[in-house]
Amino acid sequence: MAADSKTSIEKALRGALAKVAPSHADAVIVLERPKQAGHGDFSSNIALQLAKALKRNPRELATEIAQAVAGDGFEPPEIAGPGFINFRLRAEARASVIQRILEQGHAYGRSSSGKGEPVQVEFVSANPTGPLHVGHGRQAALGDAVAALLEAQGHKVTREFYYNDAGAQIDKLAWSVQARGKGVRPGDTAWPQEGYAGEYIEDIAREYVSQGGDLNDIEAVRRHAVRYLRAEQDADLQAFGVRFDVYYLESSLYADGKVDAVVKAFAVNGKTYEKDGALWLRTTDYGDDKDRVVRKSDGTYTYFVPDVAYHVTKWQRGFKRVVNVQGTDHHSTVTRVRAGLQAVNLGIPRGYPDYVLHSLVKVVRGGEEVKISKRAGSYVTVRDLIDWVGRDAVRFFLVSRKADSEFVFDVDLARQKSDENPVYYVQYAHARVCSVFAQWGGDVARLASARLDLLTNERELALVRRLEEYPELLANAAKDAAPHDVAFFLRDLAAQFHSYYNAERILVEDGELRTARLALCAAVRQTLANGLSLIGVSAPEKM
RNA sequence: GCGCCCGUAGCUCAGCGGAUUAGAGUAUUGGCCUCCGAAGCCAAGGGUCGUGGGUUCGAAUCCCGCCGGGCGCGCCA
Repeated sequence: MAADSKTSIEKALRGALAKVAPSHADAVIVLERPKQAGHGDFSSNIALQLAKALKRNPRELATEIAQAVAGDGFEPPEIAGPGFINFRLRAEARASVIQRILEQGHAYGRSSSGKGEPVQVEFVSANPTGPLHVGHGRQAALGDAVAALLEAQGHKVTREFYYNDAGAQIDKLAWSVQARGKGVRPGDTAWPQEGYAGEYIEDIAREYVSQGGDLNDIEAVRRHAVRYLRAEQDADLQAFGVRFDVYYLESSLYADGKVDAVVKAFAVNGKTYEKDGALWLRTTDYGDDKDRVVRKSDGTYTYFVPDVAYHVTKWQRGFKRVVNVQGTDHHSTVTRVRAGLQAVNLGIPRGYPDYVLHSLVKVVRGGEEVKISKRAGSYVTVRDLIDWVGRDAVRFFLVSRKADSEFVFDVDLARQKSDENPVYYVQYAHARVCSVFAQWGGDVARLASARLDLLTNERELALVRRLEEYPELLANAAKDAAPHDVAFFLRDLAAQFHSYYNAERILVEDGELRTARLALCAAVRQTLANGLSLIGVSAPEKM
């Protein structure tokens, strides 16, 4: 019964439309969830949409449609405002979601609509030249959550980390370590140009020397430094609860000839020309505001060529959908990479790949911006944040704003174990339900057969309504690559639960009503746990 | 100068493939602990949705101008 009340209403509405307005029987029906409880569980503005085309008064049209609607599980629809048709579910149809949640458990809210199609999410992709900074942290939190959302929709997701292990930045790193090992300090005349000045450089040099490394062997210094920093980044990511399936090395693109192949494809397709001793690509043919250099006059390629080659491999590896998570400071590469992918002429779609661009993170502590850390020098690291406020708070906070808004990370707020701190508020709701069950001591599995029709008060029905929204919310969040939707949902669900908990004496009453209420609590707990796991935050039983 | 993004309650932010009275948290104020976790709950006040036009029966939402902020505009990555 009412396995999905939304589709059954949609169907009923479609049927009514066929009778009342056969010429528009295939119109797009959008069922909204009204913000106001007084407007029912679902609302359609179809009459308003069609009124113009049919040259009818929208309210009259709405009335006719409403009268033609036939179906069960909901009350006869009401007309409101300029011509909205509002639907109200019958109590038993609403509460049936609880049963579904308890039966499906961890699977509640998940869907198989992705049909196992492979999707790749590339994120972090930090070069091994220093510890991960807070921007990488935002990418890690966002990217992992986007990946989890896509998995929840039935996609086969590959989490990928791409890094440059061979370019000019790595040279600078090696020179910096070498110099530091020889006692040169940043600012000395012998210090390399644009060298890395953080304290970690000294750590690397010290470890290298203590292991008997030769500071004059710059290749060995480079290998050691890269290995050291990769290990450190991995440790940070692990502490953050993020794992990658593939680490892709830029150097392998050169080794495999993929970079040369891209340049050749550009030329074969007539998209290049020589000027000032360099080779240029006509990216302006694909919407870029100027053409870009492919091969510099010194014979080496610009970074953008391996970037294109890398994305070609994504396509060739079978990823029809790719989401790249990057900072907005790299947004100019979006047009360029897409242009390059068109220029190789392999049938890659124009908008490939998708991007989630996030604004920068500002860390505030004690009312002042924190700009430096001892270890990294000029920036705050992911490790700093985890040490200060804990993994759960970092992940929840970094995911709780839409990606393109600037984020002020308030360390003091994230540390607070109080109502002001959203992550604790949500986790606390979960712990509270666990506590109720611990005191009750009964068998949660048996709650699935509770008499859910006994749940009739306003708070209960509102809570049930919220729970029912969850699958749809996840589908939209996955489509939009917008994990902040999940964070907001959890905040709202927690708030409603706290309100309910405070108002009803769940264990005090006895009998079937108590069982039904416990079933509701169990469904809330399950949904909270499901949502938190998607954004990489734990759901504690005690706090 | 050009391109992209942002400007919603004192503060931090949702909403922006138009639609019923613009939402949350926090802060402020006033209530609620003999009673399943007060790390909580209830209530009140607080917004001409940066600004000026336009499209529409209807605009925070779409279009144009302006103001303010961020980022990017290399034969750097």
